[in-house]
Formats: sequence, C-alpha cells, structure tokens
Amino acid sequence: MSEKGVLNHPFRKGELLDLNCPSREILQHIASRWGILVLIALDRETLRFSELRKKISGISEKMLSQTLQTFEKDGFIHRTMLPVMPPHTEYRLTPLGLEVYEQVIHLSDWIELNLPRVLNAGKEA
Amino acid sequence: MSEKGVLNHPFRKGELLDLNCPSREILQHIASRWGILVLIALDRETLRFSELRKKISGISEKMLSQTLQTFEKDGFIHRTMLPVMPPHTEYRLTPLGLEVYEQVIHLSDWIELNLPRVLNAGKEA
DNA sequence: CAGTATCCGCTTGGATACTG
DNA sequence: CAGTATCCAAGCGGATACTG
Repeated sequence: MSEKGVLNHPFRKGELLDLNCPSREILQHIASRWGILVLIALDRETLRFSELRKKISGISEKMLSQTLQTFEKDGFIHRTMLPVMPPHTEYRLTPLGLEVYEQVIHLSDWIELNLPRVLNAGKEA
Repeated sequence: MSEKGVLNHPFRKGELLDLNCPSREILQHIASRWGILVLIALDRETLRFSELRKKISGISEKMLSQTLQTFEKDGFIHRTMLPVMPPHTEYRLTPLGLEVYEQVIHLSDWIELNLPRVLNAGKEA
C-alpha cells in the first residue's frame, strides 16, 4: 500500500482545515474518544457487543453503543442481528471501514512502538 | 528498558485496548478534538500562534493554546519565543512530531479522498 | 501579538433500572 | 444477551474580556 501519490499530496490538501469541510465531521467520528479503539478492536474480526466491551477495557455500554451507531451510519461497521432469544448481534468492519482501519493502525502501531521515546521526550521537555 | 517489553514485542497488537496502557493517553492527545488538525497545519512549516489560528479555522484561542502545550510536553512540537515587543512566538514540529504527522496524514488524506464514498455509504445505510 | 482568566453550556461517562 | 432510558457529577470545549 505504498501509494506514493498520497504522501506527495497530488490532490487537494488542507480542506480539513476549513471549518466548513464535511470531512471534519468524519474525522471527528473517527478521532473521537473511542472511535479509533473500536476500529482497532474490530480488526478483521466479527464480535458481539459484550465481546467488544470486554476487549475495549474501560468503555461504558453507553459510549460503545453510541460509537457503534455512528460508525454504522458512516458505513464503517456492519451490524447483524440474529432473531433469536437471547439476542445475538454481531459487528464487523465493512470494506470501507477496513480502509479506515488500515489508516488508523499506522498511528496506533507507531504509538505503541515509540511510546518509550515519547515518554522520554516528555521528561526532557 | 525491558520493563514493559514494548520494544521487545514490536508486532504485538492490542495494548492500546488495555485500560492501563500508557499509550492510551498519547492517543488521546493526538486524537483529541484539535490534535490532528494542529499536526496537519504544522506540516513542515514554522507558524506563529495567530497564523495557526487562521489556518485551523474554527479553533478557539484556548483550545489552540491547550493543544500546543500538550504537544510541547509530549515532545511533538517545539516552541520558540523571541524576546521582542510585540511578542513573537513560533511553533514547528520536532522530528518526533514529524513522525506522528506522517501517520495521521494517512488518515487525513484518506478521508478527503474518500469523502464521497463515505457520504454515499451513509445514505444507503 | 500571544496568550491567560472567566464564565457557561455541552459532552462524557458511571450507575442503575428497565425492555425484548 | 443487547441494548435503551434516565439521572447526575465531572471535565471538556467555546466565547469573551483582559494583560504583558
């Protein structure tokens, strides 16, 4: 996925910095308190609500539900409800959501790998 | 330096999903309301406070100041104050900050490029 | 110009109760 | 199990006024 074009910015850049750019809203959804963690948790897996809650430690039912709904509306997550009792609901990334995942995983991996450097830089500053 | 073994498990995923992982805090800083936009705005440029405010349309003085201070502590941004009147202060990315920039620009570019697909997916869902 | 101080509303998130 | 509804406390974020 070495699309050189992206890093060279052949397309229009900086629209995100414009207050009225609709990309801002999508960025907000992804870079919300739990957005990136939900995307990472669904890494090519199909998970149920309770499994997601366990995997993303610290998230409340309310915020998980809210984040999942937002992503479902954005088309990043597919929700499958099985009409059984007790209820069984599954969540997985859509192809579009997988693309988003592939972008945010760069950031997530960088943070985990470079945390010592960041903490050290923080001390020096 | 083998306290948490972060460096020893470069491909381990999911530590971010742990409530007590210190990476969570750094992620919060970056994926805060204005974090990514500030990083993008400083794209290899040296800018003053007022220039940043103009470039990142919609940001308040308070949040710009707060975001800059957080990133300075994290070692992502370098601040240079010139002792002149009126005050002159410059901000630029540190080498560490540039690395973070290179991760988030993936996400930013993807959103701007694929916004039509996202908006369309939203309608269908 | 480069911020800080202040006030205020919205969001976040926990706890709990309830439904299908 | 998979949520929704409600209340409440705390913190985040925004607008404005003010200072060196």
